[in-house]
Amino acid sequence: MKPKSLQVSDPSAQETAPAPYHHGALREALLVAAEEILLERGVEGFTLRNCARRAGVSHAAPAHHFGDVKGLLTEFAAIGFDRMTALMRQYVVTANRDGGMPLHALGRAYIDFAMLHRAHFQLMFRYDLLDHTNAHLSEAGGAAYAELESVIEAADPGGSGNETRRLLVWSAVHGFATLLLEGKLDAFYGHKDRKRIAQEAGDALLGMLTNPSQSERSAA
Amino acid sequence: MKPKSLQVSDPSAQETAPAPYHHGALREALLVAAEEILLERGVEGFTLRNCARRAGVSHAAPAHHFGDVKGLLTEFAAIGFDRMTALMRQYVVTANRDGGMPLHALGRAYIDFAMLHRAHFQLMFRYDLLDHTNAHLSEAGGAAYAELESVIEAADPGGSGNETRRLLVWSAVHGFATLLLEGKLDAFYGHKDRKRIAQEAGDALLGMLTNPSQSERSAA
DNA sequence: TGTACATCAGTGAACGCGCGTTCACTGATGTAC
DNA sequence: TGTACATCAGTGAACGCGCGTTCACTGATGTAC
Repeated sequence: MKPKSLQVSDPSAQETAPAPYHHGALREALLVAAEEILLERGVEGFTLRNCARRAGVSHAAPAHHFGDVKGLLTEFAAIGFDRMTALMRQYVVTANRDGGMPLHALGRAYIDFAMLHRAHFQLMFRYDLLDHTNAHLSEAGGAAYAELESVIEAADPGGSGNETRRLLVWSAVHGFATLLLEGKLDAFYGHKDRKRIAQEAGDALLGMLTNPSQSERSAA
Repeated sequence: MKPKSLQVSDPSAQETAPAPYHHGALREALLVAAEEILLERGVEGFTLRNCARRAGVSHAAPAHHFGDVKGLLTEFAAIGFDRMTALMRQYVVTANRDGGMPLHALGRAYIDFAMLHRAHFQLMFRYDLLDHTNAHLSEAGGAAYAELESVIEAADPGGSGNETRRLLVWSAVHGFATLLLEGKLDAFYGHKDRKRIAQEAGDALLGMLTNPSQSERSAA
């Protein structure tokens, strides 16, 4: 509708401008595409070619950034650990400031992370799909565990049951998140959506976990 | 070395006898082959053609027994739930008879099952790979959960925290088994093999889980 | 500021592969009469 | 006991597909002088 002579300087013409030869942020675009695919089709459905296609790039391009499939998935999982650690620290800091219970906050962060970054979470614990010689992955995984360790230790410095308590807390929140994401809890909380289950059942779980004697053997 | 005339009646000649046209127990053979493949290459590496190959049969044969890949994996997972339920019942019965703690026995059965039938266990909780309209699968899954429910209920009939306790116990043993099988605990118990971790760390976990007040806040 | 050159990030064609599914078929088994 | 027929459980060829990887290449960018 506009005169042709003006179209040259029309800003909307930018949209149809030929894509530049270099993507500019292909690495990030591939990681975003990977998350979409993982959410839509699961890990079985993930392929490098599809990932490249989504990022609008030829199928050979990802090799320049990640080497191969395993390289891409490993980086994806490592970023997941980074984010999880960040979320745990954030929740724990807030709890400490506001007089909340740090261990409860830590567990809540673990569950929230699984819900927020489902694709990352599920990949992070698939041993066979990741390259465990990758430095970023092992550092990120170690940092996440160290956070759990420090919160338990802070609650009871030198406590003799701390190793077992660490294992119990980790197992419980990990099991809960896993069962929830695999739909195993839907049948028992059928009337609620998954976010509410995560919230309500998660809080009940964390309550019993962080303050066990209180809810022990109470009659109906 | 033996005279040719004798080879006809030589029992060892049976080994090279032409395979009968009908397998006889192909269904079971395919399930055994599936377990081997799942253990060796994981779910990503499982294909119907490979499974048929292992069972010594043409690649189109499995369709007569399972329809398609999902059908086979679903049956495989359902059998897993059957075995898990059987193991839980066995352990609980023994505990009741010998004055043991039924809840502890239940958790021990869950962990032992995961170690004994790793391929089944991991598949049983992969929502996307199974056909959830399958009757055997849903019945078997329901029976396993009912066993957990009945043990918790028997410990404290009508207890107000039973729903949460059920969730906590399930989450904890499930999380522990999952983390163990994915190698996440190896780093922290590096000097032991996985069976010992399952045994020792598992017992510590179950101890704290089934008798929480005892190990609460004990100083070093 | 300009030029030469190295490096980087992308393209697209080609390869060989194993997959799931379909199909007409065949051999074996079970059953009705 | 024999025969006819239906059903079942297997075969093997064929199909089209998308995959990962490799390769020589090209266009863009960064840097040394």
